[in-house]
Amino acid sequence: MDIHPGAARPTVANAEVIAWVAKELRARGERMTGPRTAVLTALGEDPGHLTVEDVVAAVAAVDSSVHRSSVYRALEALCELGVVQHIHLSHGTTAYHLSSIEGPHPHAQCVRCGVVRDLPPHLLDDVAVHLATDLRFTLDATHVALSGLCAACSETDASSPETPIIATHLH
Amino acid sequence: MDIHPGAARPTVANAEVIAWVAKELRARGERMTGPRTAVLTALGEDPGHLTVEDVVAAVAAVDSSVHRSSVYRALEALCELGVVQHIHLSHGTTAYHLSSIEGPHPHAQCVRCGVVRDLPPHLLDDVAVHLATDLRFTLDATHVALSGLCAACSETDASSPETPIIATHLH
DNA sequence: GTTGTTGCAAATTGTTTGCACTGGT
DNA sequence: ACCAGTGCAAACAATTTGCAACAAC
Repeated sequence: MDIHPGAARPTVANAEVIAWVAKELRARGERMTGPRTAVLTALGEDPGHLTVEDVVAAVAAVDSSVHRSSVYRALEALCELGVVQHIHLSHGTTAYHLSSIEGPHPHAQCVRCGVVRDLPPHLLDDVAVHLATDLRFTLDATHVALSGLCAACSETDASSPETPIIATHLH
Repeated sequence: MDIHPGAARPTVANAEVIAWVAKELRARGERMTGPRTAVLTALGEDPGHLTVEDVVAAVAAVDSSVHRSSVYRALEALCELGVVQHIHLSHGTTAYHLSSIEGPHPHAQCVRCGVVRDLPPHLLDDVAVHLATDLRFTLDATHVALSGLCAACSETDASSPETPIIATHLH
């Protein structure tokens, strides 16, 4: 899969992140382990939004003994900690990325090619206010990716025979 | 599952819809069948947003010989036709509803209880314009449900031990 | 030495597909 | 009578879970 956006995310020194996470985990009576380090490294090396599949692949490239289920559990633990965030994509898959320094922000995914990109942090603020005042609904704009067509895909003839790059993200 | 919103959707005479769909299908060389009628009836009788599971249950209540896979295929065919629309929910499930007369509109789902509600049709118009002009991203606001906390759930003590009504909609 | 984590395999959940047969038209 | 659509069982994909062995503290 290839959900990597062109957008650059500031690469924080990975060792630093790992050290901080290790400390934080120990403070909670939990432990820093091989799989967790590998997952953090994988996420740190790619500025994009990775599916579990991506992470499994990246981790396997370094240490093939790490099992899929450990990747799931590591991601869960790291989300719990707050260093990693997840976004729900259209087809039920979930993408993960290190919590960026700029703070939480919404995402958009292209229905055709599946690319996920970051959106400006305050894009949905007005909408959130409307929802809160009118409907008493508290919006979490960062949690689910907005859906639509990216620039590249909308330039392609829309009526052309569907040529999905990522079949699983279409419907 | 229980994704039914309080919102009322105008109930169109079901027989009318079925007749129209039958005609439309025949015009395309396709056919009106038992399972398709049952699915339409199920969707017509419930103003809410039904998961496949809901539809299967509703259909089974009338005709237990209808198979799950037929429900999936019927829903797909009816979406293709345009009488039925689908929304992607947070956890990878998909909800279906008859295309409402008011036209397409965005949806919001509560992360805690899973309820899906309709949102005002033009809620995201400004956002769509921003995305189009600034990022050349063509938003499809109706396709994925926004995520957040509904009124009822935000009144509940947020820090209370999580009491998910719908486990599969949480994470 | 504890006990939180892992690897593995098996169970779950949600959806799709191949195929012989049925039932709309 | 034709062939789109169905029922079924089996395949698939993504994720979760029980458990014995392991390793971080």
